Amino acid sequence: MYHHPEALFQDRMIAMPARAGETLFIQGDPCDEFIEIRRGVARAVNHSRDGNRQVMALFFPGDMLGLPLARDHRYSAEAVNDLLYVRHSPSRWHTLLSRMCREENRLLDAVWGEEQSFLVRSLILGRTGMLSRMAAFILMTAGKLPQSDGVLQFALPQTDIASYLATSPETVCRSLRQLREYRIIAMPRRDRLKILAPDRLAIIAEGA
Amino acid sequence: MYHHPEALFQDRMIAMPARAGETLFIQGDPCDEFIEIRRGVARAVNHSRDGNRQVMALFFPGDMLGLPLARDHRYSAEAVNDLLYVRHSPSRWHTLLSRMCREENRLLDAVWGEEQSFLVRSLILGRTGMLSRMAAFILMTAGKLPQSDGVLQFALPQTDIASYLATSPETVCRSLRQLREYRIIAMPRRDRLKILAPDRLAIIAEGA
DNA sequence: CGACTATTTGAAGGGACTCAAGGCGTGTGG
DNA sequence: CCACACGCCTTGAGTCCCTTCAAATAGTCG
Repeated sequence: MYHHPEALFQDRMIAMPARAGETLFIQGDPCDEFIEIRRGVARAVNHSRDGNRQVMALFFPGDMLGLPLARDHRYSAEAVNDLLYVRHSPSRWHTLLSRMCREENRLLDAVWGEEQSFLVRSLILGRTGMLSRMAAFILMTAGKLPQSDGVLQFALPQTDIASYLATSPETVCRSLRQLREYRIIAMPRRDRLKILAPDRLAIIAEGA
Repeated sequence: MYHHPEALFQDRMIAMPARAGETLFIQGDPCDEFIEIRRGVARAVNHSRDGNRQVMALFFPGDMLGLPLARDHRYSAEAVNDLLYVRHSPSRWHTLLSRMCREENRLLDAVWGEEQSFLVRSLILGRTGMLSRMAAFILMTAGKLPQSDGVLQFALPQTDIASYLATSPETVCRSLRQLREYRIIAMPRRDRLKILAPDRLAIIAEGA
């Protein structure tokens, strides 16, 4: 099982704030630094040459993104909502590299964590039926978003969810409504979500 | 730009053969070894607990898969058609790790290459319209599959393409037929594909 | 040659997209 | 404090694309 790589960094760096929509780094820029999310949600946005824009992945507290696997960033990173993050310098990357010669799996955990964020979307998009995708999406976020009393802080704009699920905002809205009518989830507020029937949600995610 | 990491291995290991459909490693098994494709195509298959089966990625000559980023393999690897491959041992992985302390980007290239194979699917599935996805798929394979006189050796079962594109085999067949009728591609044989109008294919892939 | 699998084609049905309009929420400025 | 503007969410109607089921054909391997 994958563990969040927070333990990679013994020293506590000062977290920086970012407002919703703010850009953390831009696709095509050299990988000078990578980012660790402390609070809030960030999105990886891919811009094709033809102007196509896709939300490729979402990153939650504890996640790291922009790891210098290649020379340039393959996507832009933007804040989905207000967030706190740490900007790690390349010198820290080299520290990790040299440490990995002794404890090899630390860095690999971090790399794997980033890769996994992208794989999840591929798995979700592979499911047929938008309700199934939405259920899988909620189950994924449920393990990542902060919650109190079983109520998720679901502060994700539906436009972002739509781009992530490769659908339209209208369909996202209708899918959520359907899950509410089925009494599988409840949304006391726009940015609050409570899973009422996890078992039925899982069944729908599996395509039934 | 990403370079195929063949140069990672100075010594030439003896390539092993595998028949179409053969399993190279199984999801859940420990990452004892990883694989380099020399000839043919391999697929990464993810089996969900509910029996859902998805082709997550395709790997072509020069690609490596099953890198021990995590402890266990996250997908099964199977031969799409008859192929030649090299099974690398964990000791080779450790050699790469120690070498990376001096030349860091060699290993990262390999890791990035595997990750990119998965990202491509996510990008393709994010497009709307099956014709657009199919066009993007052909353009992707065109840079990976061997060709002679501009004719691709397109020896991919349509069932695999269907699973990769998250659609049905019938739709795959119909999409290919449509591209043939448009004179954008030609298929002199079932397993041969020639791109007649790359520009129009790119336009369709971009969603027009 | 025969069994089996993969591909092709047709028809019917439903789900998702698009376009359009209205409601809700937030933040800003008077 | 209120009014307004703006963006986001919600809902409806129509259309088209894709899926599903079914059947026929082509290809492959013994």
